[in-house]
Amino acid sequence: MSHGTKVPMPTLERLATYLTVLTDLKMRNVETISSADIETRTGVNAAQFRKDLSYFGEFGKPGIGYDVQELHSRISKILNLENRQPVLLMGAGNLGSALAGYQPLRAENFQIVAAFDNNPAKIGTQLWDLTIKDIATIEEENKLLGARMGIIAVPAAAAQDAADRLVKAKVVTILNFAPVLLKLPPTVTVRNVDFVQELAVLAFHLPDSG
Amino acid sequence: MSHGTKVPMPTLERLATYLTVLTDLKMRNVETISSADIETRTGVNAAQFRKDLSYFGEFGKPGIGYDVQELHSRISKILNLENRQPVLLMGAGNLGSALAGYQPLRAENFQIVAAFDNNPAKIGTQLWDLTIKDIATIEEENKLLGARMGIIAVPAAAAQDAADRLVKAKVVTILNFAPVLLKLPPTVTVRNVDFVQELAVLAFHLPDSG
DNA sequence: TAGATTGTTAATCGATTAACAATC
DNA sequence: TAGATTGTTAATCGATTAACAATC
Repeated sequence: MSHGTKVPMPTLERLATYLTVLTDLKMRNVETISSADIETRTGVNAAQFRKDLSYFGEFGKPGIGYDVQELHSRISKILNLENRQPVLLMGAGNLGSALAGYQPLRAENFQIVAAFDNNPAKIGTQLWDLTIKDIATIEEENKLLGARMGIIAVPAAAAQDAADRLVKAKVVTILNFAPVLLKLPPTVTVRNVDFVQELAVLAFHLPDSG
Repeated sequence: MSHGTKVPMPTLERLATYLTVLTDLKMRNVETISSADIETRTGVNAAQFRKDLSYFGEFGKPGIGYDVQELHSRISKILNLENRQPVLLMGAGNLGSALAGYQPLRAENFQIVAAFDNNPAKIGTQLWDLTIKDIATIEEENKLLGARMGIIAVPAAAAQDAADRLVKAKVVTILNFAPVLLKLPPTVTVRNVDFVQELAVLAFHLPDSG
């Protein structure tokens, strides 16, 4: 999918939010929604929603709104989520285990297809329906799996190595949970999730104690 | 802490990043850093870093840079992380368990002091060093604990109820992992972390398959 | 002093939103 | 047709960054 205008990052983030809402609406057999409905359900301004969609074409009918099925299908296509998207998991600790078992990923067509760890005590054991593999075998394993997405759920000290291995195995997008700035080729897209950062921002908003 | 000018949200998020880096530098006995060093370590533009700090006063010495200890201490104070910050955890499933065992929270002075669940099979059992409590007892429990921060790690369908209970228990900031728009009084600050959203944004960046 | 680096201003850049003609 | 709601423009708002005087 090639998009004429450059799409702002906040637009992409909201697109993913719309998709989740649409998945829910579809399941509940809602047929049509307006941008005002979207505002109620997501908190995103209705004009913002329409502007976001405008980067990708026309989606609605003036006076009517948007067809839920069609909008879901088109956003799904934009985000490359029409078909099952395989994902490699680096790290089979507490967080990795939680991610591997996280059901909502399935609902949006993500599937964690392999879990890697460097702890010999873990290699060969089961993580849900997966057998944990040696992190050293990732290149070989992904020749068969063909995953282009990876998740890093290893300790900070091991994150750069995990990232390098993912890239060697031909992964091009990485979701990184380690609080570390990964140094990678510009062809690789990285997003960081940092629990401590999130809590720290919240702590700032605490009223002065007492 | 009262701040004259309104602080932009991206500034707060970066402040948390600086703090993590400074914690690391402190541990490694680095005494001084420049804004250029910060750029190397965080990817944040040096001017951006200086601008971010300027919302809170003056921190460095022209020609020299910033004292690591002092900068850490001052950012720590700004973010209300000088003293241990107690946090309530809602949901003792896979994700809740991973969060309760997540070491980096400790390093920045966060402490999960109680875990709540509504599953009778879990109530009374151990989660690391905590005994899982009935979610219905949260108000009573937090009278003693006095936590003002909460984490929601329950399924989407239970998230609003969990949030309402946190607010009743006098929690004023919430980190929400459920992909749901929480409806709460404006006095409550919420941040959402959505794994599916993160992966969806990455999926958009996948080169067209083939 | 000379060199380095800050804090801040002002210019640039980008995102949000109100308003409205088009249209179902 | 009248009412509703889209897609898009233009205005507003806010964040980023280059530049530089101040100063250690």
